[in-house]
Amino acid sequence: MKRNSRLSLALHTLSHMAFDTEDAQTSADIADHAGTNPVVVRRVLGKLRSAGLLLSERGHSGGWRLARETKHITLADVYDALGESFVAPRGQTDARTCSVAQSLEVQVSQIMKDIEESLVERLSRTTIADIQNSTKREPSHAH
Amino acid sequence: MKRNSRLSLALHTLSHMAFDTEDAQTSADIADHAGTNPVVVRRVLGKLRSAGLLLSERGHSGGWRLARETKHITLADVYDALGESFVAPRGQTDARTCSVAQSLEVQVSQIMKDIEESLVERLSRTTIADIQNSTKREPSHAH
DNA sequence: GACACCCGTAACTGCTATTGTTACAATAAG
DNA sequence: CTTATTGTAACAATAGCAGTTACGGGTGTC
Repeated sequence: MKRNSRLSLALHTLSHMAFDTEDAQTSADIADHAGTNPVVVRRVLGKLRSAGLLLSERGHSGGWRLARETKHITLADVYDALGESFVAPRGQTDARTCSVAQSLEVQVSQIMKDIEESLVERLSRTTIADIQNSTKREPSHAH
Repeated sequence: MKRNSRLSLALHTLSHMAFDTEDAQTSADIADHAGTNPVVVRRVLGKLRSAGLLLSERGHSGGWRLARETKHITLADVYDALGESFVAPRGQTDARTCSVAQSLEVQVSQIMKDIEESLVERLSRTTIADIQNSTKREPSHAH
């Protein structure tokens, strides 16, 4: 795996978990299924749990399960849960250079915030359930 | 500077160059102004030049100037010029694990492509000129 | 109680992307 | 010829991230 794999892994896992909402799935199973490591899975899913999208249970026959139906989990929920920030740089904002630069800096970051907001709005329009349904609705998507 | 600074630097520079469209600006000036390095500037602006957004001249009294008006340069132009890909991972796509995983992988990446497309569409609606005007239109943006 | 199972986390490694920096050839103006 | 400036290559330093090992803390089964 490479870049942006957290979001990819999260979506992948959520979609897959919807196939079997009864049994809790272990991080080992999920990792095996997604071609990664159990710890990586726990790291990512832990954020989803903090955001209330998943539930986890420790101990024997523990594991992960959905906290609510996939049609009530939007991509924006996942995005927010992961704390990603695609367009706007996270942190910094140097306060040096000339005043023109500072003013521009403010304007540029404001624009980036706006763009990010639009992105989230777009993400909120797609649910995990939509991902599962996408092939059913459009069997041959490519060309 | 830290992450995603290329887009930030590009927008910053383009906006700033619009204030003085007559004189060519050197990468040293731009770098000084933006708080970075001339080579970094040339790397980023070079991509904008390849995309036809900027013109550069070598030699004495050379430098950089806008190839067209800022109101005809959209953020999508810049984004495309930089070859960035915020949501969709660039490259890879492992072909292992189970078939369910593969199918999901396809669906997830299709969704990400759609999201990216929406993002670009949104970016195409804002021009560099809009950035400059943003403070004039909304003097006190925050609170 | 002993044991097996599973999450939660810390710590460390290795890889990759990115920025910063130096150096130098190529080009253009005076 | 000298000076200014881009275009690149090469390299170092840094940061983020996936992968891995290790272990503590719960929780069910026997």
